[in-house]
Order: sequence, then C-alpha cells, then structure tokens
Amino acid sequence: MNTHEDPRLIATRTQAIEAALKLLREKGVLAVTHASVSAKTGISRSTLYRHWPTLNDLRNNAFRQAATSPDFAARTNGPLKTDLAWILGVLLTALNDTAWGQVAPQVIAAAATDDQAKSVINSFMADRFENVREIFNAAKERGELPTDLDVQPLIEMAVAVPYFRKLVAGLPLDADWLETHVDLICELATSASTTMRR
Amino acid sequence: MNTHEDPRLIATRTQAIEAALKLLREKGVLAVTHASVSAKTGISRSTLYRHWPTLNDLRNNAFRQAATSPDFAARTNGPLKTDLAWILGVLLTALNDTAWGQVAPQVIAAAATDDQAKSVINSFMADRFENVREIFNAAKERGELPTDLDVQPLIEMAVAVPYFRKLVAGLPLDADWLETHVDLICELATSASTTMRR
DNA sequence: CAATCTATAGAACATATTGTTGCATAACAG
DNA sequence: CTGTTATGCAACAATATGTTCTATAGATTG
Repeated sequence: MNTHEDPRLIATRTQAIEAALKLLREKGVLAVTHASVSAKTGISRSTLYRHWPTLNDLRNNAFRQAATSPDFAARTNGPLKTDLAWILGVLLTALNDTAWGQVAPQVIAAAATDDQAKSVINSFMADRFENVREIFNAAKERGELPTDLDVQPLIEMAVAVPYFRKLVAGLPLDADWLETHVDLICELATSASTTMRR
Repeated sequence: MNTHEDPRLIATRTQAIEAALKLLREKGVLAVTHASVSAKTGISRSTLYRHWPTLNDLRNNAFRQAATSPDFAARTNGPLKTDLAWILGVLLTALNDTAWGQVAPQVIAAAATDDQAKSVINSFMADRFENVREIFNAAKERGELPTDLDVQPLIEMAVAVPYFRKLVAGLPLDADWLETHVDLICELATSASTTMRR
C-alpha cells in the first residue's frame, strides 16, 4: 500500500513549483524552463524532466499554482451593490497586485494553443462566475431582485470588463473605474428586472 | 529619387505576408517561421530574414494583416438598437468566421510579451471603440440619448463581453447571445441616462 | 544598349533550446 | 539489512533561430 508518497517527490515538486511561479511572475512564461528552474533550485534538469516531461507541463503547473493562490470568497450579506463592490474589488486587487494579475495574460496566451492552459483558465473563470452568482442569488433571496431574473449576462458583464481592460485594451483598473462599473451593473440588474426574465 | 520601390521587394513582401497569414490561420502562430514561409512561397530563407530579421517581426506582420482584413464600417442611421445590433453583428461575424477570429487570441497571447503585438491589438481596439462611439454620438444627435451621457463605459461593455466570451471564457457567440447583449446595452444606455452623467 | 546597383538564392556555419538516455549514488520503505 | 526508487551527472541528439558569404538574376540609370 502506498498511502504515503516518497518525501523526495514532494520536496522536488514543491520547490520546483515555487521557483517556477517566481520565475513566471518576475520574468514571464518564456523564462520558465527546466534549465532555469534547475538553476534556481539545484534540482537536476533530468529530475525536472521526469516530473514534467514537456515545457507545457512545467509551465501549466506554475499556472495552476498562480490560479489557486488568490482568495475569492464572496460576501453575501447585502445589499447587492455592497457585495458586488466587494467581490469586484477583490478581483481588481487580484489583477493589479497578485501573481494572478501578472500570470493571467500569459495563461490566456498559452490557452490559445494549449488545452491544459485552457482548462486552467476555464475552471478559474467558472469559479469566478460562481462567486458573482452567489451574490445575485442572495439578492434574490432578500427580495432585492425578482427570482426569475436571468443573471448570467450580468455575471459575464461584471467579470468581462475588468479582464478586457487588463488583457485586451491595456486600460487601468482603479477605484474610480470600479465605482462606475459597480453602479452600472446594479443599474442594469434593477432596470433589467422589468424586462429580462428567463 | 526613389519614388518607386523595386518590384522584387513588393513581390517578396506580398507573397510572404499572404503565406504567413495562411499559416497563421491554419496552423497557429507557432507554425509561422521563416522556414515554413520559405517552403510555402519558394522565397529563400535568407531573403525572408532580410525583410523580417526576427520571428516576432515576421509574425507581427501577419498579425497586422489579419487585423486590417475585416471591414468594420459603422452604420449610424438609427435607431440606437439597430445600429448597435449591426456593428456587434459585424464583430460577431469577424470573431466567428474571419481570419481575425482565429488570429486574435494569438495576438493577445503575443501581446503579453511583445510590444509590437500589443500595439497591433491596442490600435485595433481603439478603432473598434470608435465604431461604437460613432453610433452613440449619432443617437445623441438624434435626441435618443442626452448629450452629456458618458458613453465610454457602455462602449467598453459592448465590446468587452464578446472578446471575453471568445478568448477567456471559451463561450460561444451566437445570434441568441447577440440579441440579449444588444438589449442589455440599450437598456443600460437609456436607464443610465438618468444617473450616469459626466 | 551598357554599366551599375540591388535583391535574391543557396549553402555553410554558429548557437541555444528542448529533450533523451545510461549509469552511479543516495535516500527511502518494509 | 535489503531491495526499491528518486536523484544527479554527463554525454548525446534533434530542432529552431539566426548569420554570413558568394554567385546570379533582375532592376535602374544614362
């Protein structure tokens, strides 16, 4: 029975991933190679190849690490605007100030040609959608929104704009923008309530 | 005086770019190299290096070609909803069915590490913003919207969501989605008119 | 047309990246 | 203590990315 893994495996993995993430943040995807991680950790190149047979394997591991590091717990105390401002503020901080912000563009980049990277980004986004959905659902339960309102398009708008500004348009994410954005989403949620039912 | 360029230069450039774009669409960025373009055109590798000294130079040239191919002329006859549905329909078609749709993710990808690619995507997006802005401005002139309405956030929402769905979330762009999206943007434009002034 | 540039083709060379393999050594598990 | 397994090291191979040189074909100018 192998309930416990060889401690050497664990040590190699954790050290290598840590170094890979550091390289990823500081010098970009291209700087993450078996050779560079080897140099940074002292782990031999051949060992790294044994753990991650290809470059994409190695890099996607660093991607996953970056994607799981930010803390995205939603608050659902209400009112809607407060909760939305909170979760989008967390997203803003994550994009501006954490590893994920530096790494996300590179994951999107890799996702264009690599399925592992695509799965990293897609599952990350699914979690983000869920965070926002919880908030809308809580607003429904409090009676702030009608229960049959279709919130999916609202969720996408809430999350799409910050990513678009950061990744595609090269525009900044600051407090002013956030306030306007939250106002618009709330405006839309309440005004659309009269028309947008599913 | 050199008002006319050597026809050999022009021939080389046009053939190489055409081949590069084809490779870009069919096999992805990674397939665009001096060697592959040489094989496809018969132009010698050394000549290609003379025209585009680095891989990025070569690829960005193909990017620019893809970015200028779709036709994005805005219609501003009104009403707002009709014009918006038109321009976003053009964008939908471009992302689903043209070279740009296949290439855009790879340009975004490259933009993460390459400034030329960043400039390609940023100027492309600036043009898209302008298309939508014309439509809102026309609506203002017709009196459909108050003249002091701040349309920038609306423009960003209109354009951000399709790109986000395509590039980041891996969601489809279809007619149903388009209709909902246009409705929401119009809803927001008119309802926000009471609150969102600049 | 002749003389002179200029772009291209082709091949040889250089270097870095991305792995692969075999073997000795060190660490672990029972 | 004994077999098993992960690691370290060095050598090797294939490919990608350029560079440089020379001969030739094509363009331009007078």
